[in-house]
Amino acid sequence: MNKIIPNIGSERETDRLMFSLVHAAHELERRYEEALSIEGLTGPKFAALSKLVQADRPLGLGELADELTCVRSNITQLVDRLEADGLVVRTVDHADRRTVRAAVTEIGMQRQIAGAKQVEKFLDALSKACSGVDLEAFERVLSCLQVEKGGYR
Amino acid sequence: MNKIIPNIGSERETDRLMFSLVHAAHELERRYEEALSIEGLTGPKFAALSKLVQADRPLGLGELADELTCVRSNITQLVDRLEADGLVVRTVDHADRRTVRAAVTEIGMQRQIAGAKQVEKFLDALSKACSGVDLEAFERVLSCLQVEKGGYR
DNA sequence: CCTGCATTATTCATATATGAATAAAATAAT
DNA sequence: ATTATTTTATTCATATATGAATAATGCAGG
Repeated sequence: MNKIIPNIGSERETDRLMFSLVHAAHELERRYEEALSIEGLTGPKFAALSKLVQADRPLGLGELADELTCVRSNITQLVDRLEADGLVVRTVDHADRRTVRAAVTEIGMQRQIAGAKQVEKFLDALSKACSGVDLEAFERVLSCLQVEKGGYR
Repeated sequence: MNKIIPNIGSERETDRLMFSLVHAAHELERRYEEALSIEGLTGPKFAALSKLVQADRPLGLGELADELTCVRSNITQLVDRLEADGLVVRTVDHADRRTVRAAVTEIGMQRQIAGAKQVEKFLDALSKACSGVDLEAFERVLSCLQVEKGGYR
């Protein structure tokens, strides 16, 4: 997604709310990526590894694209990079010779665990900072923005 | 920024809060870009145009990079595309022959106005949906996340 | 069995982002 | 004044994202 959203000198409180929300999200994403970079991972790489580890079987690239809600060509490239890193290998599907599956390697598995630890640490810190926050109020704000709630799988 | 953030099957409320916040921000950005696309603009293109119109003078590419908080090479490319669209032109600075300035064209000015109208419309709709929302509570959530408040200029 | 349609992944073109290396020009230091 | 440093933009390599076009395979209907 694009980083650049200018503040169009708006006056309304709700406009500032939107800018603040987007800004906060970018800041969180930045820290999340920062945490993963300790283990030489990026957000997309970790996401793909995590899906593969969770699935506990080689996933077809189409499946992976669906899981990560992005287009297939994106996954082709991501798996190229993961393969170059030695974290996954492409395997053929003998039942359907069109499908290519991504299988996580031993190193990939270890790397996913290491990444998850960093994410855990990051979330722990966030959790501590947020103890006692009014989550109900936050949910109300999100629902006002008409963004689907719980859109994450 | 990267779109892919997997939900690591976390249980804590605060983790879900973070995922929801990031998800909400992406959704807002998506709609913002959608609004701009009506006028053939993208977020970054509109942001650059807006800065140039606000400044009311040709800006050096370095200045523009600072304003949009991104690296210079990014602006080089963005101005390439804006120039290809006929929305800005590069001008030389006779005082300092290193600096290249981006000057918004007549078409660029009109396009910025058209884009701003779409953004306005988008924000209006959002504002209506948010009438009566507890902004105080929202600010408290953001401060818990230890994200700088009002970080937008 | 072929033929046409659907599905799979890849390639290509493009947009956005970063950062390192480079080139050109201005400025500071000796 | 010449040298060294800083500042400017660009180029290059890379990562991430999209979508259109392509190629290979599978499948359904005749």
